[in-house]
Amino acid sequence: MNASRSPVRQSSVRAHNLALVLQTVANSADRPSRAAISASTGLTRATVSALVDDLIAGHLLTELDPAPRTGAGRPAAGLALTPDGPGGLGLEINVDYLAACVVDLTGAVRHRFVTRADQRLLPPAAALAELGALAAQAQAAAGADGIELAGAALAVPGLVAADGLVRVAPNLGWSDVDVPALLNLGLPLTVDNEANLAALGELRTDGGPPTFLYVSGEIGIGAGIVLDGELYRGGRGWSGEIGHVTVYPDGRPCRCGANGCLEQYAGQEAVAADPDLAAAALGIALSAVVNLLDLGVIVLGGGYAPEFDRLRDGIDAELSRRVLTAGLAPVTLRAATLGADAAMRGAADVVISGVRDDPASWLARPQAV
Amino acid sequence: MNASRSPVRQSSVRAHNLALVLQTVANSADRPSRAAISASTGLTRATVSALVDDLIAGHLLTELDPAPRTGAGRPAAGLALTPDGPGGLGLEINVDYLAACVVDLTGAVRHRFVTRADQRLLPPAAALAELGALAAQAQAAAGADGIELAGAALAVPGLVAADGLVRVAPNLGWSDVDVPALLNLGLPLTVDNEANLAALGELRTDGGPPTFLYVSGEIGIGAGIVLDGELYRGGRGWSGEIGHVTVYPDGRPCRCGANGCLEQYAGQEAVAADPDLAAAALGIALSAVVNLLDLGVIVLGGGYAPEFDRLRDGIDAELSRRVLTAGLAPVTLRAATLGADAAMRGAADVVISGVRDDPASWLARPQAV
DNA sequence: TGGGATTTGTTTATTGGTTGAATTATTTGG
DNA sequence: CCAAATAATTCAACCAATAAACAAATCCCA
Repeated sequence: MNASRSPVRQSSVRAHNLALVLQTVANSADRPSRAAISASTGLTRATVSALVDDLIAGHLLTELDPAPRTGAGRPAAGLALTPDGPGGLGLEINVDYLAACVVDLTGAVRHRFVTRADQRLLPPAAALAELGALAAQAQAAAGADGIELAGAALAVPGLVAADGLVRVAPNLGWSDVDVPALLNLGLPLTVDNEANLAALGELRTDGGPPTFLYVSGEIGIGAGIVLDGELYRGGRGWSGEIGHVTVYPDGRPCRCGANGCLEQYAGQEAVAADPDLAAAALGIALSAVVNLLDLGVIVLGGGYAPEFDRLRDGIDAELSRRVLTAGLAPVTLRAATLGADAAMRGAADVVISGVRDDPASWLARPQAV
Repeated sequence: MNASRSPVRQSSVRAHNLALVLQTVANSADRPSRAAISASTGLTRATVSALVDDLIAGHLLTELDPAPRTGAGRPAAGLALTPDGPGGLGLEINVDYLAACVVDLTGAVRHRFVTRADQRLLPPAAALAELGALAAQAQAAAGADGIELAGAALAVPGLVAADGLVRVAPNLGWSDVDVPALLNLGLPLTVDNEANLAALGELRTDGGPPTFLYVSGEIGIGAGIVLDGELYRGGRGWSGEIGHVTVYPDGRPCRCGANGCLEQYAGQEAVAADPDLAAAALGIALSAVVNLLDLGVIVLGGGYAPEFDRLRDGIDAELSRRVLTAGLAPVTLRAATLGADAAMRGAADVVISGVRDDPASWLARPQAV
């Protein structure tokens, strides 16, 4: 049961069940009727009706004319997420580009803006001002579509503390940048690591497995760990630093000060120079992850995705040799499906997930106007 | 909010709040009054009173005469967990001993039985029959104390599937042993890995940190990963196999078929032969864990605990060199406090945690007699 | 063409559980 | 000995889900 620390009142019951209904619709391939929701959740039809009424009134669900027909009986009214309800603003800042996108409640990307420019040449405040301008464009486009943005999330290639402070972003040359103070969009802003958000982006696609490791190979190597459908951020939010897992204890010196870090053998340059070496090193590090966390699926993203075919066999060889349970259950290796947009998409998804996981708070929000 | 998949009805509210009250008492250093519980949980005094009445009627809480006095006003009635309510039966089978213990709801060990004998010489059924006899002794002792056992949990040094099937226990020479079929105690039985349960045992002591790694160094090396107060078992329940994390890719061959596994450099024999080598290897593997999971605390248990002073510096040296965030936040290394009983204690704790986390189910149990 | 069968969705009385305010109980302090 | 203070209980009100009856809309078959 895992009782959390907070008391439950009747209104929490309603909040929970609102979320349950909304998510049932979201996870449904077709357009479920109230009766279908009732059957799949275990709530009464009467209760579902009442909850659906609230969700429709709050512009989270819409009724669609006729759902696909079946046998006899009164025809059902199909329910679906509204495309013109709340939306999420996804932002990304990386070494050579800035990006912003607007995703609606259904998960569709409605607008997408990218600016290519080397961010390493700018001080953080200037880079964030650029990003703010891009975000303003996106906000205007969302407004024109009748989408009310529920919040924004920003993907950063670095270590981020819980309050949005970027402690280090080596490839941007940032340290201790207080992003929320420098980037005021008039929206709640979440800041998180790029690999973490990309992992969440992957999670949302194709209803992938709820437990996997997403590995992003850019200049540095980061990983997002998704356990049971939830991102694991670690005690201080700094999990997933697979790039500095030791592969060869006395190997090449790394810019972090240690020797033999994965990054030195499977970073972007290393992959280009010697894919076999990179695959072996990745295989060794990933074996450690699987031995520790018992993950059944590993998703290669970022710069690894286009190189997937060249890396696959080399990684698999090490996995099958070094993973203790390889004989009992296989480890599936696959390429990311979202490409370069993964982190930005994941960022926007975080925002809309917030609404989908807690519609009651959204419905009770202090209304503008 | 993380809405789970199940609907919430009013009775769930009560179940949740019962658990909340019980845990508030359990986590309280002193003996809280109803009013104190009301203040710390946010529930009304009226509600707390009603919940406490149920818990007292169900023999989970008792009223103690006078709580420590303060200023004016009607004196409070102190509440505490009952020592004669439900209890947990903790069991352990290991290479050279069998053990059983009875722990009451307050967490106190009420009875403890150990039999020393080499279990590798026996077929699994015979070993489990021995254990059953020990368990029967413990059950009798519990009954004499008026403790009704809520269940049993068994710690095994091997990989355990969700249904209690022991897939492999190399040091016992077991494979595919269906423990629940061979060990019928007339109680619900949980089977889990020894390191996992030992980690839970450590968690319960001294209100330790809710996120840490417990490393158990016996003949093999296992680890229990506790994240936010919950044991992380992995997708299939096989997490924590740190013994087969690669430390030296081309190093000593391991019985698992790979080369350079940690077990070959930091197993019991290796520690005895060369503590410095063991510490370095442990440090390398633990650095990988911290880089991946961002854990702030590592607890060394099992055979490592007595060697802690000899190992500490060597491990720390590698950690500070190889953990990326070592400069931002320290990693604390400490020895386990529970000694050889950790796994058995953890097993019993699992049972009583079950009651503390969901008292409503316990109160609604089909009553004997 | 029309009436049952069938399924969807809504209405209504009931129930379970928390809340808030008033009430009772028991102490300290002046 | 009475007022102030704190603890715990009682009781009417409220909120949300339930169960069961009812209304709506279609299919199917005679």
